[in-house]
Amino acid sequence: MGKSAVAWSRWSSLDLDWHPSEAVFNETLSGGQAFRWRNEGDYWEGVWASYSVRLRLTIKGVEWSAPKPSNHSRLAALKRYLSADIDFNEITDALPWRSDSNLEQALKQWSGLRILRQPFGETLLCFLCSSTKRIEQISEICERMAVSHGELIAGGRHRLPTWDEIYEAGESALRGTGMGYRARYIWQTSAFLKTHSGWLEEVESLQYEHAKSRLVELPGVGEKIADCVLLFGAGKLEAFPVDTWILKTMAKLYDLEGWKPHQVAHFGRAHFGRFAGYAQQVLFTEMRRREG
DNA sequence: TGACAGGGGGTGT
DNA sequence: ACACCCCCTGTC
Repeated sequence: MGKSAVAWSRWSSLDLDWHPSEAVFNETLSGGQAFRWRNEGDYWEGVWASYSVRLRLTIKGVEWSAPKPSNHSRLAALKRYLSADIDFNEITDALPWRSDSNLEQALKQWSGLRILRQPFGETLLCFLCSSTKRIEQISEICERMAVSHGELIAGGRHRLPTWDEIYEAGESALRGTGMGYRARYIWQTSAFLKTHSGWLEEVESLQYEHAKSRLVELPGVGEKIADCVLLFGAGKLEAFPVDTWILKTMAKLYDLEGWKPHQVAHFGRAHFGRFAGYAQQVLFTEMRRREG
């Protein structure tokens, strides 16, 4: 049965105070927080957990559609995914933009950008695939992993495999999805999780510093990936992921030439405070817009 | 057009 | 510092 056979609900507006520009809307869905959104012309189609949803931006605001039969819990899940409980205007205001013109300009440019709240376990899985990869490549790996090892869900797409399914697939099958050396880390992580029931749930519930120190114990998870997982998959807005791009950007903007990633991360959290991750995301996005 | 070297949004040794 | 696996890029 093809995708065309699936019926989708009519478009309805989201019960969410979000009025992004097109650039901000696109950036939120495909700017490197999540890897399973596809642009289908006038709408985006995304998958997380066992949900498939379409979103589009109209003059009236953001609208959504889901495979029939739709139900209320899907909307609740979508709102959680979009961090509906977080007021990003409030967060913006709490950042030190009054004394930081770089930040002020980036915040103005990307006003309305949201930090997603994705399922913790699959955020970990996606970011384990991310080292030395570009966004498009990470998306392709995740898609192949879903098609090969994750179930078909309503709407015609596949969800990502669960950690149990990763374990059952085995390392060599994972390599078949083009993830290369990352397959070993991912399989080893699945084996760890198999023998540590409840580990993910516990780590997600911990405070930032504690959660991070636990995450970096996993094979293939260093500081950067741990911070991404906590920022985009656990709502820890103080997490400040430092990759080579943000390292260059921070060096340039804040005169931190020669600083190590760990030092820049420390600087970021000290300078931007408890919502450092949001500052990181807008600065990163603004830098990327300028560079190309 | 094809072959080939170089290197990537990171981590582990 | 360097390998790791894959794949994309620039270059000849």
